[in-house]
Amino acid sequence: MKVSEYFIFSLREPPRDAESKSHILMMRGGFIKRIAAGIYSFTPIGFKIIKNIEKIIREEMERINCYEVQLPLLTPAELWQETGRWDTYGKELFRLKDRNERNFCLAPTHEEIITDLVRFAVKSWKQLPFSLFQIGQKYRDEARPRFGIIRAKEFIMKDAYSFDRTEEEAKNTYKKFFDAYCRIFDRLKLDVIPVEAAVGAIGGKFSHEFIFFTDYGEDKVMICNSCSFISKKEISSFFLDTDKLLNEIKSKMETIPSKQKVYTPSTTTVESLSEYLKVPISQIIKSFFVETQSGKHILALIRGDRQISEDKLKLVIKEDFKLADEIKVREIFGAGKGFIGPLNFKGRIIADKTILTCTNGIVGADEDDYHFINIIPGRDFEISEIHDIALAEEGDICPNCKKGTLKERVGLELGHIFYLGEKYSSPMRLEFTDKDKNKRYVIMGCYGIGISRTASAIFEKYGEGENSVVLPYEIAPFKVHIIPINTKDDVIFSTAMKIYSELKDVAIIDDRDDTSPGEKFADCDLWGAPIKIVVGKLLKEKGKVEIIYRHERKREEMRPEEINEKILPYILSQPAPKGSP
RNA sequence: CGGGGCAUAGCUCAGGUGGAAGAGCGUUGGCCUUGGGAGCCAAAGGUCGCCGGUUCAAAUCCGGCUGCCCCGACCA
Repeated sequence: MKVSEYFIFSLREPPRDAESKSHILMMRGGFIKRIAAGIYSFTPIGFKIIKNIEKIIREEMERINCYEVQLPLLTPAELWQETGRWDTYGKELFRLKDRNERNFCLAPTHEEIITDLVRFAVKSWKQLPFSLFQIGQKYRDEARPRFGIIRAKEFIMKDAYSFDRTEEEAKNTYKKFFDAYCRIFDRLKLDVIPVEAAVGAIGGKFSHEFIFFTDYGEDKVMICNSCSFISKKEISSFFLDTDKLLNEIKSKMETIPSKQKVYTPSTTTVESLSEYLKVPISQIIKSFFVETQSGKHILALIRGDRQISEDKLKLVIKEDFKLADEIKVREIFGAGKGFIGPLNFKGRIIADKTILTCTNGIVGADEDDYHFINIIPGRDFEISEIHDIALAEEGDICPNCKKGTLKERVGLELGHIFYLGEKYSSPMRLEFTDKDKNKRYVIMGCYGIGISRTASAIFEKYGEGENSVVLPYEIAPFKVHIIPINTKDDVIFSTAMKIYSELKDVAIIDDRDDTSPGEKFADCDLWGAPIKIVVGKLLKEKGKVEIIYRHERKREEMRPEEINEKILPYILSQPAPKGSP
């Protein structure tokens, strides 16, 4: 490509509305252009990056016999009502009506659409298993789009869906995708780690997120500093020796004086209570009263300095829930939030194991402005259910090796795979007849990669400050960037053009004759080619040109006629870029 | 959805006690120059986000709105 004939540009200064490294670099290099919050256009070089990522993904999907389809973005409400997601997906779903007032939405994901396609055709066990994928836009009305295309309202995604006959078969398929994902991120030259994750709105039985660690991430992960344990923060467990704690409690039953009601006016938060009573927050037992989707009431107890993980609590309760409102709390406990406790509650109590350290605890007295002190769990109230529902914190003991401590890191979720089971095939009646003439639901899985987000991740990793990025060979829009220093010098320019004609398929040449060398170098840094060829004074002095391998920070002098035989094989060998974050 | 910030030329930003709209870069034409966004001359380029109010007079003061960015909540 010749710069003079191409649509390509750069920004001299970082744009006002960009802050993260990838966003700044993608804007400055002219890869993307914002059109509204979370909505971007891709320029020719920006789109080349997307297509290069897609190429890798397509090859790896084909390798596991996953076939490409194209599903509509505009989808009728009826399909979403079949699974209930029309109501449960909430504000994130972009809803619209056609001229006949019929409801539609822009698809945020495609489980319903693909299930609709497959159920139309699949009837027999002989047609299974198989899997399908597509690459295309997704729409989510994000409350807060962020960091350029890292979190956008419209984004590009690869989503795949698998259809199996048995759980065992489906688990094998899941493993195949898991391995394919590892290969994909490997080829993308990104350090991405599979992490066990909560299933969220997609649902299903289990899932893995593929996390890329970076400063501008939005996902929190807990990692052990001594073993290989790693987990999403919201579902991460941590080690507490409950047996030991229970024994300690027994030994204190006699020594701690009996419970005593104390006046604690207006102490509706653990902080204010701890200050008023001059005791550590960790001595307080917090009570959360929740109402489940099916209308059950459950009291969850946790130590004052800890937070409940809603995802972990959900795993215990096995259904959705919300915090009960003030009216309900008053109806059941006769006191407001902040003054309720487990002493008189007759329903199900789920205690987090952290409260076992509260051997001289404090709980609400079920009476406004009063708490009880000298509370021992198991003595003053029954603890029939001890679970792990607390959010893990940095410094907690690793639940796996029980030796290391957990550290928190932020990352970006680039991929997410789900074992769905019958979550969609059952409500949408995707059935097949097995060998024994029994009707069965197809076992499904789904597998996503955020392609535009992955592009951002590459800029986060390979960006160097605000002025330069060196892209991996398989990703870069151009592998070689040729700079003739002086286009008006016939020898220099014709030599540069000759080199360009030999490398045409992988190269861009900056043939602009009105542009200073400094500007060409600056643009070269921003446009990301891993190899830079400079044709200038060295040609006059020694008859040579300069090759700069930007990843390796290596410089070589070469006669122009050597280039073809040396550079192309070098590019084809796709050397692994140096450095890791 | 809560909190904070910003909005003036294509871009990055000054200005502001109310009284003729500014710079740098970019663009166009001319010259000069060719190893890190170089220099000189000339020119074009604006509804100072929108609506309303105060005033003889508003980019500037007041009220409302919108958009964008950041923190948080939310979120495959």
